Amino acid sequence: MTKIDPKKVYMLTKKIPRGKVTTYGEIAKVLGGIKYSRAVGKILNKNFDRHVPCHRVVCFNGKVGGFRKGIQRKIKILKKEGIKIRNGKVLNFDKVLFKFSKKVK
DNA sequence: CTAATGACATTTG
DNA sequence: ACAAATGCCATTA
Repeated sequence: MTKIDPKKVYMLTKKIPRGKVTTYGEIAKVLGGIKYSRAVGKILNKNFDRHVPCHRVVCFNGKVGGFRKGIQRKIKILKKEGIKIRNGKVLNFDKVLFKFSKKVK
């Protein structure tokens, strides 16, 4: 099975420190390929758990992307975390962007 | 099983 | 810089 494990997605997402965000692409890369970005988003959308800070996951472009509960909700939380958002885009994206260790396998 | 859709990413115009 | 088109994976109808 070349499928990615939702568990892994949750694990990585949970590892995101407060005040930081990550992108689907990073997660996908860690999972095995940048192309998994879509799959990751889908998994989160279908299984998004409250224990997982899915609101800390945004697009590679710095855009918030989307949120099941409502994009505004996500933005509000992120702003509270210390992340500044303008017009649905994250400011200082490079500063708040958290990267995982691609190793491993 | 096939077709369509989606919380993305990248390239080109 | 923005818009449109293309590629990829997983899930649902």
